[in-house]
Amino acid sequence: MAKAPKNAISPTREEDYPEWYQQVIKAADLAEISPVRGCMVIKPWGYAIWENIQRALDRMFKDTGHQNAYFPLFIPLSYLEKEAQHVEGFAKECAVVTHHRLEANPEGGLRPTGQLEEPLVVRPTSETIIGAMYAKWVQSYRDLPILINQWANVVRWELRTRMFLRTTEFLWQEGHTAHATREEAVEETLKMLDVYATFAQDYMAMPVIKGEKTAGERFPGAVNTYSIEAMMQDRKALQSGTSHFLGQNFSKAQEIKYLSAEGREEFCWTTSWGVSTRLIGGLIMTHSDDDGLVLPPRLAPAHVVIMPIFRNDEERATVLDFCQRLEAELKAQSFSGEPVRVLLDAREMRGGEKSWLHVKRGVPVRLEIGPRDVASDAVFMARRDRAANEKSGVPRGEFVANISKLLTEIQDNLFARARTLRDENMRTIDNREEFIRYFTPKNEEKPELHGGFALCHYGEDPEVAQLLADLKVTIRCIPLEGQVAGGDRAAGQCIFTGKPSQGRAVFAKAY
RNA sequence: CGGGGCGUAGCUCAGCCUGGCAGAGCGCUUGGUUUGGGACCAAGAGGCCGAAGGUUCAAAUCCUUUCGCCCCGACCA
Repeated sequence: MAKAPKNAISPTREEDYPEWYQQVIKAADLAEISPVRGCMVIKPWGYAIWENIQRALDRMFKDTGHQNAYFPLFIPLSYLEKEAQHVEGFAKECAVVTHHRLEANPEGGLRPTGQLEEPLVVRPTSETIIGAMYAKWVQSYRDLPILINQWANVVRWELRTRMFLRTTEFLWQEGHTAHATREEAVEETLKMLDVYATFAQDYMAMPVIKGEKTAGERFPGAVNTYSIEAMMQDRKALQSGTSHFLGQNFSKAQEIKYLSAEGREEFCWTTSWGVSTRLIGGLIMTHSDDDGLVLPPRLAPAHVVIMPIFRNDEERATVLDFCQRLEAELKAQSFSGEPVRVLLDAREMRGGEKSWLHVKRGVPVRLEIGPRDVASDAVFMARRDRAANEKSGVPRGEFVANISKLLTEIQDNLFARARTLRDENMRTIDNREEFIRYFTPKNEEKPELHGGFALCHYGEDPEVAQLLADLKVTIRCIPLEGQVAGGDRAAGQCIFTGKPSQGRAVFAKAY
């Protein structure tokens, strides 16, 4: 018998974190690089996770009064030009459509022809096209607020891409709202930030810090940008969702105006907010281990996989029958308000290989059912939040009755584990030397695993900016009140310049 | 756009320096032996050696051109 490797994934997180990440995606069959530069193909298992993300978020959006709509993929070039900062922010990463026809060229290939009078930009984000429509839709204060979300794809021509984290085309949702007052728009901005944080923690089991971005990290054209920041297992930060208060910048640029109850013409106050398939990257890097993907049950495409084991046709019949009844029983149970998702995998495949396959794909609970289990009316169970070889027999009835409890336990366990890792790698730092030491890799062999989140007082300063750039550290956010211990808004002194500071910010290396 | 690397079987790659029948492992198909755990044996299928041009009796290999991809920077959800 061939010796199995210690871990299903090689290299391990410790050996080479970025490569480990790629290998997990491959082993879990989530996605693969496509023939198109910078773009990926999301495979069924990966897409099913996205569908679960969509379903949960969509419900939360509806529950907060939003409706879905759809706007064009193409944006006239002139629309993007309207908001100065917005153009500047996106100009360098736009795909532009300039022709609308192909004709045969003399070499036998095809060449574009039929040049467009005005080039069309493939949306990098939809503020401008949606704003143009809102300008038509809003006449009176009675038309407000407009609370719309769209599920869409966008294109940003990034120079360096990584699967799920940064691809040229990606899937996301973008909410765009217009309000009569500043207060209402600010409230909306923070409300949706809360929705994201709740989703991240309750569904993804990923602890996040809600915070405000500094001026330099703001969305192009926004007055304020808020984000949720999560810590990956290599201690780097992942911006996992953003919510922007756009003030009247876009409404003024696009003339989104209404007549108030007092009969005055006013500009709307707008917001936008989004999360993308990047969340899947965050999910992978938050929970997965050296055996592959680990999925929180609430987002797992399958909660339980049943793997029948038999040696001959006679055993096959009894075992399969038992498994099918078990499948039906489990599907009749509910977890988190939905039927338990069960996968009966009766494919002709060696048991060990099949089992490892589901380990690598992150299925929360695995059941191996053989003749012995049928005879004793039990299931042989392994959970993905424990070691792959840790398995135990459980009476069938007890297992079925407790499935929801078990999945909840796994979900909670993953969250607790992730929060512990984050908290262990987050600290307040009060002097410059310690800060530099914290963010300087000690081991050149494994420079990936070091640092974490540092909570520090700081002041805007060119010299500080240079120091951060040299260390490759960024200010992730200024945490909102009550988000992190030591992060509350209390006065102090910038650890670099000694200038007065209004509160601590989260510093980290980031994706 | 700078710096580095690579294009050979579905995948990972060897062969190239020093020109001479296109290879290995994995995967796939079939048959057998296995079977509570990532199996073993055997037989098979599978290639315009990224593309174009040149040198040569002879090119995956040498020369020129070109296209594409990957990695490291600068830019970023």
